[in-house]
Amino acid sequence: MTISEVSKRCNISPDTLRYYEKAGLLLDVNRTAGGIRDYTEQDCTQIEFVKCMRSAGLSIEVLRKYFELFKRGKHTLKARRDLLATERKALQERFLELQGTLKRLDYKISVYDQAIASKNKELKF
Amino acid sequence: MTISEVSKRCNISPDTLRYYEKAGLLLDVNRTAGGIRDYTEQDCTQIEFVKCMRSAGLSIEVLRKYFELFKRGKHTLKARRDLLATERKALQERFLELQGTLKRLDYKISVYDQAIASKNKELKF
DNA sequence: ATAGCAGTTGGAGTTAACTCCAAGTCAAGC
DNA sequence: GCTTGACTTGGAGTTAACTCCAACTGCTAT
Repeated sequence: MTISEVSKRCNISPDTLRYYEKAGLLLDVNRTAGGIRDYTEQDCTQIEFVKCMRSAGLSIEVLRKYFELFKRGKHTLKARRDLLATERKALQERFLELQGTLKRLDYKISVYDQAIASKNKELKF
Repeated sequence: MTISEVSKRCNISPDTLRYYEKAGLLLDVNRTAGGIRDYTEQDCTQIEFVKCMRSAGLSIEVLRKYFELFKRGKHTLKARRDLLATERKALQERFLELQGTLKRLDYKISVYDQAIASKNKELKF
């Protein structure tokens, strides 16, 4: 698969794909004789993983560390597990905070609806 | 309340508080005769709101628009309500995505635990 | 009245994560 | 063999959201 095919399929720009690779977020992408990237299914799975983690808020740096550990071989299994567990915990906290914020917004919107129903009575903010 | 008091109380740096004010995220903060900011309880409530929304991912720009509408008076009640509803919807989507990512991480961590238990069998990535 | 500290400003600097660009290479079709 | 279009690289530019800085002002305590 060429970079533009992966780009379309994963909805990530070619520039970003190259950027991720350079940053160490992809494990050795194959090249054709001419030096052109030739992505495998496995690469795509990994790219999807990176995309998912990035959009959940994991930093490039954390993902770089994860793949760096990966390259060091299986004696880093525990370290990788722990890295993921740490990120999971942070994510869980943001998740709960988000839940609270959603409730807060729901409440605020309901207050707005009441204010609008009551002849456009102004609110504090 | 002085800026440093609010800073401690809300755990936001004085620089950020001034930055927010300049960006239009705070409705007219009072000043002493000498030109020093004198925050009210109400200001703090608003700052807390901004902090909460910011950490949920609402942009400075969106919050600026919200407070700009506010300053225009009560004929913007509906517009403000709709702005909040739009952001709420986006938040909800991120919330659900995060939920999926949490599950994915849980699964991945469990796969790691199995791999470690099975004599450190290496994984795909 | 002077030292010292907290506050003020405008503007410059920083960071993360892209995003764009110029100059060059390569494979395919005419 | 030449054009065309997708690919390559290193490096510069961009954006959002702070964060820092220098120069200045103004209370407060000695």
